[in-house]
Amino acid sequence: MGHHCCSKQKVKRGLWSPEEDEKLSKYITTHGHGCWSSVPKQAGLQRCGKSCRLRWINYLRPDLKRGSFSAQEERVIIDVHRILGNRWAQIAKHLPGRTDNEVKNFWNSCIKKKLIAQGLDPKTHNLIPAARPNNSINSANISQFHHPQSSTTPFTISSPIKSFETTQSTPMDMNTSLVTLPPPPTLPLHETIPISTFQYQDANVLMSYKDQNSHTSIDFTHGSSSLDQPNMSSSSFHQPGFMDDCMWASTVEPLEAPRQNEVEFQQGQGQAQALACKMGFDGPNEEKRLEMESSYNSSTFDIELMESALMPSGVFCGGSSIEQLQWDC
DNA sequence: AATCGGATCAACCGCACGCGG
DNA sequence: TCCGCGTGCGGTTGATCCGAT
Repeated sequence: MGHHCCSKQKVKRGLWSPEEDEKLSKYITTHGHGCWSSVPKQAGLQRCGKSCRLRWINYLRPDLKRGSFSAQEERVIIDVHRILGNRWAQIAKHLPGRTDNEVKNFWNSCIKKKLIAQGLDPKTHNLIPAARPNNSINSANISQFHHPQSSTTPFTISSPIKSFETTQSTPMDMNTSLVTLPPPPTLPLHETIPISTFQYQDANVLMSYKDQNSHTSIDFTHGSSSLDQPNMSSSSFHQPGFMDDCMWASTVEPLEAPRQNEVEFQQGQGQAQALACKMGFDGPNEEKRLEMESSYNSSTFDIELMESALMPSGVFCGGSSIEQLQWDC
């Protein structure tokens, strides 16, 4: 009994033979897949269209990367998973040549176990309380994104505050860009946590949000979840599309107040350029700036979503737009 | 050499979503 | 507005691999 999409046909199931692979491969490379449901017939295969699609995407596609995952790929998976949760297809987009299925299998067979071994909850990336090591840096302050399926916001707000001075004095001699946000807005989206300081530290990808009034801090510290190579500098934050995911991640969570400041950009690329510069993707990071510009060259985009990417969900400092950010490098 | 159990990976299943009629 | 279809996605399953005993 085949899948409903091809129930009229007699379909084969199970592993693909080399002959089937060749037929499918030959057909797709010469004709393209078009409508998948018609592929099996056109290609002379007794398979379900869905099965053909899967076989092509996961195995036959010429641009697939084979072999085991590199440490950097692993790092990216962890980073993006922390934000997106089990959005394997989205995560795979950050890994050229890898499929969602591959990423998912790698996560379930390998990364998940490593995280657990390190006392981290693979769902939330938070330290499992019982396993929380005493000497862990920021063990009380590390705030993590929760994956979208979790019941809370992507961040865990922690207290007491990790002081700005402490952050500054960490032995990370990196290019640090400090963004000072304007005072709490008149119409805060989230009344309880007005964010007044945002810090993004590039090389070690330390993002820290601090509210100087409420003594609440939010840290987004990539290094904190590192497994085998704690000081790796790779960061999915700089991957093309990453901010899209942040935006998505920030919007799937129910905000505690309706959004107030939908700002429509009429010149998306120009705005993206300005924003990219403000985020430090200029000068030595020219390439990143160009990437970002190309990512945001649509005619409009939602500035609040962009801001939410920096200050996700609920803890977002409403009202103050990116344009108002003042760089203090 | 045989067997067992865990790890890995390919494939399937069911659901959700978008789109067009 | 509803419905059917095609597609994409995440969860799950089952086959195979491989190391330990």
